[in-house]
Formats: sequence, structure tokens, C-alpha cells
Amino acid sequence: MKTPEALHMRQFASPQQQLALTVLHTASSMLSRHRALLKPHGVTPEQFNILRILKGQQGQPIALRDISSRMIDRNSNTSRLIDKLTEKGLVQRESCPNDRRRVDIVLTPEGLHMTDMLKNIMDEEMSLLEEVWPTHLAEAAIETLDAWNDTQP
Amino acid sequence: MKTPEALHMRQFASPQQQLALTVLHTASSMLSRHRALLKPHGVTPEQFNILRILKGQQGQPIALRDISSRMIDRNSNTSRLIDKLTEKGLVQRESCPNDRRRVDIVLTPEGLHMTDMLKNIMDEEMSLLEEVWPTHLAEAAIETLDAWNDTQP
DNA sequence: CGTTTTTCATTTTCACAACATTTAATTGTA
DNA sequence: TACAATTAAATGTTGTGAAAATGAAAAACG
Repeated sequence: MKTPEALHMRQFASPQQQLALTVLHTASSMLSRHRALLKPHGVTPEQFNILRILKGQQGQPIALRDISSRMIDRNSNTSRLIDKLTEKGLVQRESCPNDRRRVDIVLTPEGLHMTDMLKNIMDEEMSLLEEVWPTHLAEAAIETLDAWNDTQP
Repeated sequence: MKTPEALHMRQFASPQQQLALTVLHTASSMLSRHRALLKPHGVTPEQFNILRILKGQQGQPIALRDISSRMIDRNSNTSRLIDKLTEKGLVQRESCPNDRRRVDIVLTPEGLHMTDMLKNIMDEEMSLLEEVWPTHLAEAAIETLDAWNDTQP
């Protein structure tokens, strides 16, 4: 359902305002979809986001602080998310010898395995987008949205 | 900060995947901004969403159920959000005579006043978007995103 | 040095989301 | 009419996000 229909809105103050609401609505809808896809495996999108960052490290440890700064949703409670992933045996905390404030995080073998599986699931979902969005339109939309992101700190 | 930079990502699987992440990141960032703008007035974006829907009714009562269906985030618990707004004296519950299961919601005079004020604040914020997004690019981005929304139930 | 400031992680508080269940009222149907 | 099925709202529980407070360690600086 297109956004105006979904939100029962006949007209918007401006195309810019409509785009803002469309972005919020689209993100909410996407996140719901991701949540549903990951749920059978006991992982939330926020947790998967961390797993994906760790996977990108290719075994190299990364400080909790740096994970936070790379998350889609900043300011979230990364400590607690790491707690959950640790309980599930997917990641491990390691103390950082040269700076005892820091806590390095690494994927466990099971975590790596789980991440690969979930990545396949999400990649499949993402590939559906390629049928909906022609490449040049996707690129144009990215530029438009990032024009705003670039005004933000 | 543009999305790839913000998320510390060098390259994406596809422009489509990059757009998906950009949408999620942009929405999260926008919502934070809205939350900060509304906070001094003791209202959250979710609550403001309801106030805006009620304002659109122009005094006509609307059933709680119909508010739910028009919210950006459909899954939230409207009953409890209405509780919060009632506590603040911004809205009022009214029993619906022809169907006693339903509960009609109306803005109080203070609620109308507050909504007008908050709407000014948000409109001002939205007007900044007009300097960032040329109208034709905003319209193009809306079409692109809604192409996906239209594939969703 | 020693003190102050900054940094990093954790903890805490509050509000909301998700999901299930409950209660009440209405509708559908034998 | 009786009674099951459905619908609307409220409520209970658990988990998560946002933001601020706390505590510990390191860095900065006189």
C-alpha cells in the first residue's frame, strides 16, 4: 500500500514533507519485515546488525564503542544487546589488555555460522528489492536522502 | 554525514541494498530529531502522531481503532498512548452510543492548542527539508519508496 | 606528581513495541 | 431466541530504544 493510502492522507503540505513521512513509514514497514524474518532464529534486527558488523571484521576484535558508532540505530543500548548475544553463545567479550576501559567483542564459531545463515536470508530478501527498484532510481533516491543526512552531525 | 560514512561501510552489495540501509538510517535519525524537538513539551513523536490525526478530524470524533490504522507505526499500542494523552489533558475518551465497544477520541481545547503549537514547530523543521531537497527529486524519491510499499500488504 | 577532564562501558529509568490474554459488546447463524 | 464467532478496547508481560546517570580507567595538564 502506498504511503498516502496507508496513512489515510489526501494531501501533504509539500512533497518534502510527504517524503519525510514516506521514509518513516517505509523504514517502519521494512523493520517489521526484517524482524519477522529473523525471529524464527531468535535474533532481532538490532542484534543482527551487530553480528554483521562483527562479520565485517573478519575475526579481528572490535571495541564495543566502535560497534555503537557503526550501528544503523545509534544510541541504542549496545551493552545490553551484547549481553543477549553472549547468552546465546554467538559472541564473546574479551578484555582489552592495553586499555582496561575497553571491551573487545569477537564472534564465536557458532556466531559466525549463524551470521552466515542469517546473511543468506537477508540477502535473499534484499534481492527482492532489485525487482522493485531499478538501479538508477535507487541511486537517485540514495543521493536525495543522503543530502539530508549530510546536514546532520 | 552520508550513510556509507556514518555506517563505516565501504561498499554495498547493490544500490538497492544501500537504499534500504539508507532509508533505515535516515528514519532513525529523523525520529531522533523529532523526539528532541517535541521533548521540551512533554510529547513524544508517537503521541504527536495521534494529535495530528485528531487535528485532521476537525473536531469530529474518531474511534480508537481508526486512529491505530492511520498511524505511521501500525503496531503500537494506541490504548496506552491515549492514556498518556488523557493524563496530560490533551484528549478525551467518549463512549460511542451506537456501538458501545468503541471509544471515540476527541481533542480537548488544550489539546488543540498544544497541537497547533507543536505543528508549527514541526512545520518549521519540515520547511528546512525544502532547502535540502528540490521538489522534483523529493517526488522521485517518494515514487521509488512507494513502489516497494505497494508490494507490502 | 596529583588533580581534573575525558573516555568507555555499564546501569538505570522511562516510554514504546510486540505479543498474548481478558473483558465486553456486537454480529452471524442454527 | 440461544449461542458461537467476531470485533473493540484494555491489560499483563517481556523486551527494546533513548537518554541520562554512574563508575572505572586513561589522558591531559598544571
